[in-house]
Amino acid sequence: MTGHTQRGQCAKRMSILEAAAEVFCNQGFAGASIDEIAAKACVSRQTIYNHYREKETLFVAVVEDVMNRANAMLFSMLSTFPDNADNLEDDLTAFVMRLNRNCICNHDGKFLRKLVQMEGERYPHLFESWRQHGPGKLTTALSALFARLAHKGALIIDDFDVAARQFVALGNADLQMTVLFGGMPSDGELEKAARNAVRTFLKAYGRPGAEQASPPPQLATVSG
Amino acid sequence: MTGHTQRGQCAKRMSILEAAAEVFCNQGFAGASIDEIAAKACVSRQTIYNHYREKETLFVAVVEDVMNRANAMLFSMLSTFPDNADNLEDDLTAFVMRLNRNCICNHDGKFLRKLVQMEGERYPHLFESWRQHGPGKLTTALSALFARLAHKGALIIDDFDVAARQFVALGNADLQMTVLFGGMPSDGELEKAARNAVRTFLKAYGRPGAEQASPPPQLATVSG
DNA sequence: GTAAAATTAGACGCCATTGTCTAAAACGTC
DNA sequence: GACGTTTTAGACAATGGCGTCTAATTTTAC
Repeated sequence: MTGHTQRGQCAKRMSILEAAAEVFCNQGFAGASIDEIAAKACVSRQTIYNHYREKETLFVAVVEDVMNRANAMLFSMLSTFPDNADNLEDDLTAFVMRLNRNCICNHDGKFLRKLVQMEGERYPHLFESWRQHGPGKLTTALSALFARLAHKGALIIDDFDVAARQFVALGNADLQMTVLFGGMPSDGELEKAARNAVRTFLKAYGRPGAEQASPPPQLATVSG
Repeated sequence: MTGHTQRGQCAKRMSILEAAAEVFCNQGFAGASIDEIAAKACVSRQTIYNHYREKETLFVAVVEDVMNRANAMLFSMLSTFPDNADNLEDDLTAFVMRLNRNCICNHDGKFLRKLVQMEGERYPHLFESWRQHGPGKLTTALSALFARLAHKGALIIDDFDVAARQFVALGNADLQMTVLFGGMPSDGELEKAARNAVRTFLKAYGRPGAEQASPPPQLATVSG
């Protein structure tokens, strides 16, 4: 606790948090066993109780940790918006692909949605925090982006917030089942889903006569 | 067990199933206590073990029961499709409203989604069954509907399955948070969400020049 | 009214888990 | 190499839930 030992503790702490996240996510709070977490973390049970007073403390620490990572990821995501409207369809498609890959379908994203749904009633602030920092920030940023693009004349939108929510919904339309239960979709699935979403979005909100009949360029390698 | 007594058992069974559904949904399988279920059902614990061999048996019975109700509701829902394209926007809006009210935001719908996400890994057939009988049947029926409407020239769609998934996604776009955690949205919210969804859907897939500029008619009373 | 079936309350054994405690071992630092 | 800290393995009591059993009571069928 003197500061010198924090690096040593850090490895254990992260190991515990990682294992606990997995067990909590699979078994829920009630079903998760401290012994199982300790075993998965290759750590003695006492060490867990040493770092976190009780099961509840560990749980909120896990949620906080995952939420911090997810927030950072979303933040870095939102700083890569397309700003010029030259290749709007391709840019939006690439954005949807990365959003789905790095925020929706990834480990942390699924963990948070599952946890929020499982334990949201028991921890209301967990739900609120997730909603504000996750979907809230995303739709706010998208709304601002669409306002800029509409101002430039690249999109025709009456309600930016509605358009933002619909954009997100369309982006997930083809992945609902994969997101709910499966693992990470393949690159092909991700691209197809993004293309379908953006195409429909632009048919609804794009400037008429701006449809791009260009052949689909190489997008499959966009990963980060 | 002789058949004569089934009516008497029926009341207890339903009471148990109802209480168990609530407790399982709130606490998850591991966190649910038989005693709590018995208390909520105003039934002795032994009666539960009399009807259902063990906790697991009760759980699958609960899921089966809710799923049967939800399937029946969806089936009755799918038999009320708009068939003529005269008032397509209003008809689709009314359909989305009823779908959201009776299948998505209602008690059974939220129960199933929550249970599937909580216990889907432990009971893979639960997830599969829900997927096929719920979202699967819905998108299949919508796809067929859109094919008919496209054949009539009322819609212009290249991929009916994609359009069906997008239609469902748009229908939920404004309700994601409510659906995930809150209760039943108000009539106003339901109508606004449905209007937004159908308007965007028709902007993307509607016959050009068929936009209805008519003032919104009375739809708020459509309930069942 | 009577007999059979169902329900109840409560006690019980069993097991898993939580959280504490202790003594030994490993680790890092000087 | 010595010392303080951290970690470990295991024992431990306490708790709570599951599933069983029994004896009494209620409901149902005829």
